This record gives sequence, structure tokens and C-alpha cells, in this order.
Amino acid sequence: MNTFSEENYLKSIYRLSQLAGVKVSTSAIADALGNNPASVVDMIRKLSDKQLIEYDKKKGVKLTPQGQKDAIQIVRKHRLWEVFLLEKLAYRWDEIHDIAEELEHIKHPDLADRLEHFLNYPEYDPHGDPIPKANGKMAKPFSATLADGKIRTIYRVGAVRDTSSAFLQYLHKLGITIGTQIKLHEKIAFDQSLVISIDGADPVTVSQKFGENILTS
Amino acid sequence: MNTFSEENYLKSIYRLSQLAGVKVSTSAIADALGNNPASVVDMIRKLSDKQLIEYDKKKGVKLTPQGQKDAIQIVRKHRLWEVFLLEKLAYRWDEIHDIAEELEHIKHPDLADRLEHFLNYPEYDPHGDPIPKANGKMAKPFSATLADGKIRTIYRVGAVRDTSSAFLQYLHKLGITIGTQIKLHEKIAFDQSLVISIDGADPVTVSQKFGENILTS
DNA sequence: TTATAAAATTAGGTATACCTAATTTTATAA
DNA sequence: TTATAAAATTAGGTATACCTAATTTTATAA
Repeated sequence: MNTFSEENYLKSIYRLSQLAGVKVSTSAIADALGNNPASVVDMIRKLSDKQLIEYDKKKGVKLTPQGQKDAIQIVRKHRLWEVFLLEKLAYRWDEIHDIAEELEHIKHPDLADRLEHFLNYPEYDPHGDPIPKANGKMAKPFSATLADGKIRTIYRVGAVRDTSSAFLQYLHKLGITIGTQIKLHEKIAFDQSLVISIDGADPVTVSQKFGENILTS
Repeated sequence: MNTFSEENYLKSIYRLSQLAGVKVSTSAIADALGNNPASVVDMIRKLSDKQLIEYDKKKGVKLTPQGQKDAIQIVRKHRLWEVFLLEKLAYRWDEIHDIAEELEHIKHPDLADRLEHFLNYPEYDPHGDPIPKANGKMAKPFSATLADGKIRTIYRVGAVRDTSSAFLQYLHKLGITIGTQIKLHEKIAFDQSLVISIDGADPVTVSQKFGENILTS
């Protein structure tokens, strides 16, 4: 059984591993968790001893099969609780992440399974991320971003990459949620800003960073 | 904000305070939590510094108004989660206590209020204990025990005092739950054992200790 | 190639919440 | 009243998960 802290490290390492082209380095983990790199070095040693990760100075941190399994179970609980908080307790899109950060650490053998059943086996969480099944399998996450899109094309919002409340509140303000149709009119050559229309409304301009955080399906 | 450990102490002190004739002493708290008395002395100092308890060598530990408030909020969360686990996730009577011990520590301002709304404002938890409202008020707990009962009288099970799985599984085996009718036939003079019939069935004998843990309404 | 900046690590420290063993205080019984 | 048992406390220790400051290693740029 892993501690609260170990679980948070595993989850961060898992997330960083999934980002293409990112080396899961000491400093990358420190940034992700808001901890000092010296603390990360301590924990890398601890998780290596527990055989949950492998560390190679050159390649960075990699989850072992067991570490991967443990990380996925935490992600599973996180995403199931997010569905619960949104659907059953009527929390807003931008509120659920932080509460799920606490709930995901509740350890009781079949709590996740019961919750999944109660929620009627959702495939995706409210941010569009696939929910791992009890066996660890999950649907493919959406990977194409709006920033990669072609102009004069309509896309459907499948998921969001950033789940910070700043981003989610901005989406709320723009009227964008999972399933919203977005037409990409133009990419500004200067800074890759995007001119889009949301559900057929008048065009608005958003940043490249914005577009990179909208995943299309 | 209190730590996980501080919350567990407050809850234990609250529970011990409610038992008539029990002095909330260092050793009583140590027993309740399964900790060493030396550790309890440390925590008594800490909670006193935080003005959550008052300690008098002679009289033992007493919650301050703020300590009482904090303790009741934990009890509120515990009991609401128990209702959720039983009603929504279909856990058994004897399983819910331990899971709620973890869930009660989730700190998010209005999670308890939302959960209470979702559960339709239950007054009592599955063990018959009253659920404190957001303002800390709650229905009077049941206090009369079956062991105090008069013979040839029918009682209704209102609550159980002990919530250990050993006791709850025994009740399950006997077919006793909240609302069950129990007729008290006889008290054995030798050891205060009780001869009872459960929902009109053939009489069975149970111990005095058993009777003291059944609260009647 | 070498200077410099960035990243990683080491050394030593902190607060939390426990512990054991020894000692002191308090309660109980002869 | 005094011996003894029980309870409470003190002293000193541990593991966890962090930290800062200093040092070493690695990467990057002139």
C-alpha cells in the first residue's frame, strides 16, 4: 500500500510520461507537484526501492508495471469521483478537480467498483478523459488539438487538456463544454492565434495556448 | 484547519464526553484510539494550545465551544457518508463504518451540505445515530438500552451503540436491524442475560453486554 | 574548448505524530 | 498511615515528507 504522498508522485509521473517529448526528470516532477527538487530526489529513491519506478539519469523516471498499475488505479478513482461530484452533487466543471484530488486517495478495496456501478459505468470523465476500468484498460484519450486543426473545418470538443479552474472558467465564459462544435476560421500567422466560432456564433479570437488545450474528437 | 490526527482526537473526545460517568482521561483516549498514553499527552498539549480542548488533571479533557463545533462537523460527515455508502453503494451495515472513517476527513467547504441534499436530508444514519445539521443541531440520540428495559414489554430497535463489525454481523445473523421489534421476556438474575424474541420469533438468550448495545426508541 | 548556466544531488535540518523506557504523581487497599 | 498499583508524564527516539544551502554534475553557448 502506498502513502498519500507516494500516490501523488505516481500520478504525476504517470501524467508526465503521457506527454509526448517530455523527459520525466527530477525538475519536471518538482514543478508538477510544487515541491523542491531535493524532495523529489528523496522520493525517487523511495519509489525505486519499492520497485514502482526505474530511474536512469539520462532517460529520467519510468513507471514499472506495478507502478503503472498503481497509478492507473488512482486515476480511475479520481475520474470516477469527478463524475460523481458533477452529476450527483451538482458541482461545477471547474470545482470538481480539487475535491477529487482528495477523494482519489480513499483506499477501500471495492469502493471504486461500487462507485463505477452506481454511476452506470461512465467511459469518460467530465473533462473528456477516459476512465480506466477495474482491469486498467481504458478508451484511447483524445490527442488532436484544436491548434492542430485545419481552417474552415468544424470540430467537436472531446476533452480539455488543462484542468485548472482558470482555464475551465474561461471555457465556461465562452460557453464551451464537452460536445461543443467549434469552427476554425483562421490561424493568425504572427502568433498562431485562432479565430473560431463557437456553436455557430460570431467569430472570436483565442490564443495558440488555448487551442492546444482543447482536444477534438 | 485541523490535521487528520487532530480530527480523530476531537472525534474520540467528543464520543467519550457523551458517555455518562466516563472521565475523558489520558488513558481513556489512548484506549479509544489505540495509541500510547504518552502520545495522547503530546496531543492534549497541542489541542489545548489550539484552544480546542481544556485539560484539568482532575476532571480530564473537555471540548471548548470551538472544539465541540469541529468535532460535530466530523461526526456530521461520517454519518452522511454512512448513509451514502449503504443507500447508494449498497454496502452492508457492518462495512460502512470503516470506509466512513476515511471519508469523514475530506475537507471541502460545502461537500457535506451537497451530500446531505443529495441524500435528501436524512435525520439518522444507518446505525440510528442522529446526523448533525450544518448548524450543529441534531435530534436527541436514543439513550435507553434494551438492558434497562422492563420484562414482558416490546421495544423497537432505534439505534446500536457499538458499531464494530463483530457486533453488526451478530445482529445480522439474529435478523435485527433498525426498527426490529424485540420483546423482553426475562432477565436472568445470575448474569443479567436477556431472554428476548425478535419480531415475534421463538425466544433466544443474549448477554447483558448485548442488551447494553441496543438502544430502544 | 572552455566558461557559464541549469539541473541534480548531498548534507543537514524541520514539524508531525507516533513510539519505548524511566520517572513521577495519584488512587486504592491493607 | 503506608505500601502498592495504576495513571500520567517526561525524556529521548523514530519514520515520513518536506525544506534550505552548498556542492557536484551535466548541458549550453561563446
